[in-house]
Amino acid sequence: MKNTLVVLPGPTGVGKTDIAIELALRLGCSIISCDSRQFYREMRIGTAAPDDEQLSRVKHHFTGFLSVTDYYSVSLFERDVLALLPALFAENPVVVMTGGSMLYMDAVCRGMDDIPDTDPAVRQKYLDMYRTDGIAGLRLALKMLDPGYYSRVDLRNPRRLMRALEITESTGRPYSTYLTSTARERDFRIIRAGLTRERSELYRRIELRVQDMLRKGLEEEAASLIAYRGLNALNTVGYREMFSYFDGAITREQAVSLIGRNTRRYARKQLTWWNRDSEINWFDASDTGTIISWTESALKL
RNA sequence: GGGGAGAUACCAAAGUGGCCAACUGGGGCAGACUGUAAAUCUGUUGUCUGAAGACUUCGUAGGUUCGAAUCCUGCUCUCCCCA
Repeated sequence: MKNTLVVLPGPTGVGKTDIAIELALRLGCSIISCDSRQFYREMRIGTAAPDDEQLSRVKHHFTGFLSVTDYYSVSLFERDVLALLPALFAENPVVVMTGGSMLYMDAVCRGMDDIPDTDPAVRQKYLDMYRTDGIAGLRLALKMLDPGYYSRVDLRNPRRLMRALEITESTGRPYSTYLTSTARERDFRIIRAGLTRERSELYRRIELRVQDMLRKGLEEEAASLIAYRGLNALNTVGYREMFSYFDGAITREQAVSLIGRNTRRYARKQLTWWNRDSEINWFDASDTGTIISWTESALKL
């Protein structure tokens, strides 16, 4: 059998963790977590990371391997996963990857273009420009530095503008010239089983999960991380809202309802992203049996 | 039984004679996205339509007016206070 990565994309709360574990046990393989927030060991409750019992059943990679203070990125993830896979395939020709981080998943499956690292000072420079001159300032700068990207980027999205500017200035080459929009060839097969549920059911599960997180101590976890709130890792649903509550800006009740709302929005955004991926075969996450049998037959092909 | 307040689109809620198919928020639906991505940003949401536009809406039945979600009357319902 050719080495195969079984990818299970799915919106937050759909039940990926359980299904991935069941599938991995069946296949006797380990799991690569593709969740950019479960990377951090300090953020277990709010990210619904697999618990110790689940971790003891199947070997998971890329969960809790970073501290919130560590720098990490999509391309590092791509690099690290590709570096790990040969060892995993040596044990078993199948590896399961699941998670909700769309871009990270695409990075592993299709690759990112090679773009040099940027100078943090340059990033700061454009952040300052945005603060002082607003979006108009960024647009003006980008129009001069990278007209090609300017003509097709979403000019209302400051993040995209700042990113392009920092690359262009740091490397001395227009950001758009790095973008090839061609997928990388992988030396393993990839099969994709998307996990979804009826929207109302998904939302119900999200609500229950928020309650569950609170029971498990989300508030305490967030409180313990408040010193790091400025870090990107903490710009995350569940933590942001708790920080607002600690600030006294909103009530605890409001924070809880905002966590629910923002989680639903995130789930929808995930589905939008994967919607355009025609290679995903979708399954109802409540039907684990079908998912397993489909995967097993796909592996035999 | 008496007095008062109110009934607006999926929900909440603004509007109180023409600028209203109706602010805003939620929810829904849809979209963008190449190292901050659980981030960041966008569109749409009465019906028909590609669009222009047409048509039907603001509890309900009438009325006033060139014109009504907005004014008047009856009715129905909801809430509050007094009994």
